[in-house]
Amino acid sequence: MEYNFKDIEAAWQQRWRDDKTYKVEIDHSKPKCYVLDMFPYPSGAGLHVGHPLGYIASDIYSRYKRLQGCNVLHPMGYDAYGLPAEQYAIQTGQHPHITTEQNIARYREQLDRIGFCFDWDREVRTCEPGYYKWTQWAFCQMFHSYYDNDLQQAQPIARLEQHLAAQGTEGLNVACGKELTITAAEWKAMSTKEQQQTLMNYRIAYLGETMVNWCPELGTVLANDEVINGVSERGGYPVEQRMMRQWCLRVSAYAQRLRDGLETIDWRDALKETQRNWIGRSEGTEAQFKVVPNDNPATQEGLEFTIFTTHADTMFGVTFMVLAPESKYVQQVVTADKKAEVEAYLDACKRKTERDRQAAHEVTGVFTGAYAINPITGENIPIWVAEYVLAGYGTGAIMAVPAHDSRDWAFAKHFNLPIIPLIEGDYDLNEGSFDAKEGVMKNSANSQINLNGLCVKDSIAAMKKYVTEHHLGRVKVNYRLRDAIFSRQRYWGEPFPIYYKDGMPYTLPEECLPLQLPEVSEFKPTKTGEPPLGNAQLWAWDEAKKQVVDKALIDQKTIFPLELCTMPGFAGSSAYYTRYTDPHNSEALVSAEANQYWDNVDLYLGGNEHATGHLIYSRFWNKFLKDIKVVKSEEPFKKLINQGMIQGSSRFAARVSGTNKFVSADLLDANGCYEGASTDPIHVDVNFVNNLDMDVEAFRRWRPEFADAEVVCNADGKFVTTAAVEKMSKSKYNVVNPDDICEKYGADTLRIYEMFLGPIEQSKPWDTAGIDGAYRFLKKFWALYNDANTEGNPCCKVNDAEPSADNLKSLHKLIKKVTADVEVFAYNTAISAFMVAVNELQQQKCSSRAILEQLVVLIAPFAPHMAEELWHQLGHTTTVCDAQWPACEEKYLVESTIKYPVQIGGKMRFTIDLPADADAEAVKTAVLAAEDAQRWMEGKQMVKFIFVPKKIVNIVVK
RNA sequence: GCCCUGAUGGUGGAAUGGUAGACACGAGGGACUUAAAAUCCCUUGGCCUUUACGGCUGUGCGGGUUCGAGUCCCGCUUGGGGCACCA
Repeated sequence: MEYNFKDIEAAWQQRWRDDKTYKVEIDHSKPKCYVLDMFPYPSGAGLHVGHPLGYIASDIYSRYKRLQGCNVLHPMGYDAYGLPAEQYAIQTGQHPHITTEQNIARYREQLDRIGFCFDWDREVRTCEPGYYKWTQWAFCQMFHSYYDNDLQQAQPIARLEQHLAAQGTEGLNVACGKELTITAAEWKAMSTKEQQQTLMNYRIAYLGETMVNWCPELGTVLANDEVINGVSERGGYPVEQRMMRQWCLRVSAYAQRLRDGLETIDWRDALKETQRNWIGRSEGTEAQFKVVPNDNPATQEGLEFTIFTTHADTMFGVTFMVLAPESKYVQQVVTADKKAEVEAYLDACKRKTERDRQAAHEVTGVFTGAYAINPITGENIPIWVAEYVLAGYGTGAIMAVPAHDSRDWAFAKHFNLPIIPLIEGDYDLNEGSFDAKEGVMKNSANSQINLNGLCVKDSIAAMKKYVTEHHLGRVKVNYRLRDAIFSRQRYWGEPFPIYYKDGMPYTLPEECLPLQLPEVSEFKPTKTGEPPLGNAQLWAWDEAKKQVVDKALIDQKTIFPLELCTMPGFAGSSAYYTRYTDPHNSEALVSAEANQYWDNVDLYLGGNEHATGHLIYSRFWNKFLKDIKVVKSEEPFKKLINQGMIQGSSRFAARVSGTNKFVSADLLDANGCYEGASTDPIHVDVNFVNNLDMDVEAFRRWRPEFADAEVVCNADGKFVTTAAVEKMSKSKYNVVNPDDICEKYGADTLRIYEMFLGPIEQSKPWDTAGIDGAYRFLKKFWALYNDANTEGNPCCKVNDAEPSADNLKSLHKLIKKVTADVEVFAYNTAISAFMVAVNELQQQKCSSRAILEQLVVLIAPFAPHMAEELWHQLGHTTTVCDAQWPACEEKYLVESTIKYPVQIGGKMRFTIDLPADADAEAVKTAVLAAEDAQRWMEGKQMVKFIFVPKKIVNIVVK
């Protein structure tokens, strides 16, 4: 029987669906294993061959773990909310719900063809009310929580209210927007609204007036990770900075835990490093600088401001101070005669977009006319305003040490400010600063403290101690990680379960969730600039009846407006992994029982592009869920693998410039010219190019303008194209659709080939040409069991013959290699081992059931359809998924003789055959014989030999 | 600028410090076939001599450690990624 992959794959996919072969339930008799893929955003373009790479890898692992006796949870779902569906809706008027449904259906069809072992009963979609109920629920929990720095944990906001009522802010160590000082009496005297405003300073989900990335083109704000080089990640539109009142998540409160958690998880170091960079912990000192009183009234009251520095050791070298343009201190220190000049500068800064500010690294700034006192030297130093100091980091004010900081140096040079060297060494301060991380201090002593002669590290410590003891400042840790901006002025996202009473937000009662996304007449923002939900008529909250009502009724006493923004993309994707463990639970995000059993993700696979977005938010969200005792683990993803990108391999046909004449590439000269005329490379669709040879007829059919093109082929009648590796994309005509591959070669071949391409983490170009090797392998594999000429005689080549020693050796060698490789996701080398083993067994004419049955189990994770079919042909009624992964028995691997290569004098080599159980003594004896031979041949003397177990005996000649 | 990563044939890629190039593609040659497809066999890093189961050279470049380095150390060149007026 021939290997008819089409029938086999269709039949088994049907059978798996009918029997729910991959449905899993809690089973305490088996160890659990949770294998997860990052769920896709179902775009209109469908899947290309790059998308399934990670899914195939995780599928192999899932199947392998199941064969090893684990209860494997391997779910799939859709990240269905997002901008593209909404942009499409604005352009076409099609409801995003409809396009999303269509895209999901298409994705599902494509995924099903590849034969994944997903438990589809657990599918989640972020846009479904039953799912986003829990996204909203989590948001409410965050709203009603604050972060206690002493406990390092989120706590119910009621506990904070008690504390404020009992002792005000005294003894409070919590994450907050501003450090407030309130007495218990003051708290009690506040109105409800004032109390609510105060609490907003502490909530984990809070409404904050912050500097945001505003993208006018998209009409929404964006999170930091959605902005790349000053333009939006989606669409590449310009982004500007704006003060806006927005929902934020206090991710920064978790900065230290997010950083510490990295130590406990099995991720690539590079990825952990990326997250550490993003979190950006820096340990330093906050120090107060007093302002010298001038004609500004604020300075009369002994005004001082705080700066942050990681180099407290350089305080002797501070020759000026710099404030960020947005700093509130600017207005307080500026002198009357400088006011106009400073105002003009602030104005100019405001007008610049974030992009301009990032791009132009020119030195700008203006003197405020004010002076501060260096607390160490007691000297008066000028206070400047400059945009190189960022308002959002530290305190928005710095002490400038031009000798040892390149930015301060550039500023000092530009404005002619003094530069004092503090570190011994041979450097020229006219050339640039000396940004030393080590060295010995000089010029750093007064009657109170002497740093001279100390190294940088010690002097930082000494200065910290001095500053703390003299109440000049305190030791402080700063993080680059900012709070996540959580509002989007868009339609296609989760609505906030929030209504506004007296201008303050309140959450909907828990039993009223989900708050469903309303229908709108228009997906665009309203004319008054409100987000699209402003177009919804049924969008007000009746507090008494606890239901959504018409917004025309808002004047009534119990009816209030609902929030008009929706949540960002990462809201729905932050806790989906835990929802999969209990997807149909309407009482809770996840039951204690399900979380207890399934716990966190053992293996998570996905692209690298989520390193600073999803993977930070998700970890944050999980930590919060742990704090409120919904999940038990601190980290959501124990092991993570980033699959590499599959790049496209584009093909180009040379076209004579300005004509419709195409010339085979091998006819061009070195300059790419044909008969003296220059040519241009034109992208052609890779799907009708075999290796480099283009199918000219298909090319003509491809696009009407090429139907009559003049095509010049080479002497063999072939048209040769050129190739280049590029990103796989429609516009480059290098997209390969997995459906086409399944059609032509089958899903098993696609799976094998994708894994055979190379290490899973590496990016590599897709070239369909190589797929023949994978296809041939499967045909050979099939032929071990089936004779192509014997129709309707399943597994005719398999019998009950005793396996030979060679058979056993080939099989067990394979078991050992494949098991080891799958454990470390080295699927490419595992498949190579299969190819070798199949060739060996074929040569051995192996027909022993004992061997071939185990071989089927081994291939099952890689080529599940074929494995099922062969397993069935071998007479099994159960699915191969429930077979047992074979164990390697070392006894079959023992060689009867071992070849010991012996290298003498660097070049001369001998091979010594020895019994497998030869010990070091036997080897030495053999080596002595080799020495004799060598002496006889060259008359040189042996002086030394080394015995390396198992491998090689090396002899040195002197 | 700082921090990660990688660099091996025509191509994708193998090699616990131990015979570099497994496995596969492509290419060349051959067998079978009326022919094609399919299948099978041989050759295939480069360069010399081909009398050989021969010699030389070879893992981005330059040093070093070692009996022995693609692998470890130091210094470069270069591709990819992250962070970036973060004090």
